[in-house]
Amino acid sequence: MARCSKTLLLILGPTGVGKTELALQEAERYGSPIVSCDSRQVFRDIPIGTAAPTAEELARVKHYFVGTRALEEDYNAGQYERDAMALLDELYRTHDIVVMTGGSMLYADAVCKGLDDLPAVPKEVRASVQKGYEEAGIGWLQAQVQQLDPVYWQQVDPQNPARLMHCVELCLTTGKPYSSLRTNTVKERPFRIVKVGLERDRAQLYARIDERVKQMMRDGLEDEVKRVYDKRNLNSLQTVGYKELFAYLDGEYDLNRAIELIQQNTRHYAKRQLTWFRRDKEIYWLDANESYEKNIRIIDDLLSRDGVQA
RNA sequence: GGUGCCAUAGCUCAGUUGGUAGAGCAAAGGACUGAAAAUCCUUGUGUCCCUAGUUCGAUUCUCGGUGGCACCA
Repeated sequence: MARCSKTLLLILGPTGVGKTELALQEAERYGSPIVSCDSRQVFRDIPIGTAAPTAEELARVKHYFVGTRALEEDYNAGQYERDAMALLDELYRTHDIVVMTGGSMLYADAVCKGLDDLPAVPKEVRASVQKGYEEAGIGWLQAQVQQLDPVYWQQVDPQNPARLMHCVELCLTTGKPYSSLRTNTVKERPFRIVKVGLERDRAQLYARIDERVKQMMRDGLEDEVKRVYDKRNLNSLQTVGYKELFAYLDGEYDLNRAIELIQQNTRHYAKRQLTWFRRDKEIYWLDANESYEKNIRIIDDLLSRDGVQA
């Protein structure tokens, strides 16, 4: 296979492993900006709870997709794919290597493999499906999917309302079965992708997560949450760290309990990320306890290879 | 010091009229192509505190010990 001159260095890993610092070092090394791949850090006004890059980090390297969207905006993986592909096209005019990092698994896949082209769901359609589910329960959703898309009904997890709703929304929007819109193809990308994953011992990862949550509290997470309290129903705020503190502010439990829940839910999130990444055989795993020098040398090696994977 | 109660899964506890045990939470594993930090599924063997006794058989009953709690001195 011919060598492709343009490369995307994608740094993955569960929340709290230490992706940020490695990405900064790589970006500085290659004179690349950092393209964030994070469904929550894209939003403005919630930097503490989403562990967004700090002012100093942002000053070190130019970042994209960090704090660029208002909380009210409906953002999703499909939009991210379009935004990221347009940006990369632009960046590759002046760079050979671009560093991308973040923990949003579906967003990373959207860039690496592409999502199917689906139309936007009109607000009214979403509202009516939502209403049907709330009033008639999951049985109603199941019946809708069985009727509108028997093929998808055979594949979908029938207990998962999010999946069922998505299917119903698209069937109603397009007049076609959702399954007919799913092509199951991987899009060709005009650049080579090198995926690197950072991993560390589970107990150590969890200890770091617990500590990071405490640090967020010291950094003023509670105030940050209070400032967006009125917007609590927005999708952008259905996020670990916010939903627990909203509940605390509502008097559902005390602050210590809220902190424990944030730590626990962050651990659960990290575990889901690990499950997802484990399935991706293209990821080359690095030990986060190794020195940056050593890991950077390994990455250099991966980057210098021809497009064919090891 | 005396009396009573308790000791079972990582935690909180239930239970076995004597046939080696099960819930919640925690935890682990998994699914997932537009809400993805979302959403959903699966998974419970542990010297039933230790010793001795009764018994075909003890985690369960009895004696003693250890630890905890409560009350009385």
